[in-house]
Amino acid sequence: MSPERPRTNTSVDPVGDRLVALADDAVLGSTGYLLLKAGIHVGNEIEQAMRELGLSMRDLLVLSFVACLEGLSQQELSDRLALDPTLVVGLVDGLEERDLVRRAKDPDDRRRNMLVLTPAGERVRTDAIEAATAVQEEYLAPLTNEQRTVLRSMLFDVMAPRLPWLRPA
Amino acid sequence: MSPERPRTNTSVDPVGDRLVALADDAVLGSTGYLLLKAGIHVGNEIEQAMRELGLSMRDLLVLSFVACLEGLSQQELSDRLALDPTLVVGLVDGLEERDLVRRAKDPDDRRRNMLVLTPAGERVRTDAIEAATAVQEEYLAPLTNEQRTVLRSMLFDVMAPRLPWLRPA
DNA sequence: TATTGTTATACTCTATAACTATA
DNA sequence: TATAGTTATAGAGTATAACAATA
Repeated sequence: MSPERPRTNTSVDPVGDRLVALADDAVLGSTGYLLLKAGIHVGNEIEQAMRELGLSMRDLLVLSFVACLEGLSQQELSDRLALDPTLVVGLVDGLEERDLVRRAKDPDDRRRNMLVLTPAGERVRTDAIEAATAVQEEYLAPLTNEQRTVLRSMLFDVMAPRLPWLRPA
Repeated sequence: MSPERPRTNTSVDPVGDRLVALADDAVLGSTGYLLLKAGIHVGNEIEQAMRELGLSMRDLLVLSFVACLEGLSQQELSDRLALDPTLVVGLVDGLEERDLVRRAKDPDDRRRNMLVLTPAGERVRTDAIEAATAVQEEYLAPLTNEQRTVLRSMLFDVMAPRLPWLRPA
């Protein structure tokens, strides 16, 4: 198979053997481990794509939640991001400095900051969605459209009991 | 649908509406984001299961790679774990102190540490595999066996071009 | 008295640089 | 001269504690 690899004194193919061995390992070849690695990889690639837009992946998630949930507070955002509230402060700070998000005091409870997208924020979000979608297109290229639908559906089924951050307010 | 939820003055179902809105978002409802979150979740659960055995998930990965790859060096292990070599030092230190892994000087290149499992390491690995497998069983419970096979296969296809750490030595 | 948001600080995790020993 | 492993240190990222404003 591999012409440049010299034959050893063993009768089996060490390359093929070891590959099979690793992929068949109860841990390294498990669905859970593959899921973990896939998540890390796709996350890294989205992160990189966002960096080219001057954003982080977290920035994109903030823009997404703020766009989808009217009157979202930082507290609720921290729940949905599964991120410490003190980290949300910095995230919103950065987006507000770039005029992508605005903090508006909730008139019904003046402790809360109601987060809203600015027009510039809407535009950046559109670009970011396009970039993130392109990354995923390429990432899932080995699958047919039908397979991607099946994959997404299965992930939904698996995650359904663990999706509180996607639940309504 | 939800009997305990009182009707509001809007004609639409706000709960269902906002859930659909989030799940339909191009980012928050995307396969990539679900993949990311699924990976994080399953990783956290495996980490917790390992903690009950006095291990980390990384410890399990080290045990797995050492068990599968004869004469594995720390350098190669760091590649396969996608972890800095200086971090591998600490990982192997910890496992060696607990007598689960042994460093043996490679006679052909005395700079290299050949890593091998001790009998105790084999036993602990067996227990850890059992625990990690149980976590995944429960995690994938919403899927049929057939669906799990399909999921694993699709993840393999997607990850195939990005699986150097599962390749032979 | 409790909660939202904020700041300052401490802690954890990781990477960088420099060293030893082998090659 | 280059590489495997190690150590010490600096840096990034995160969480904890304490505070002000509001309920």
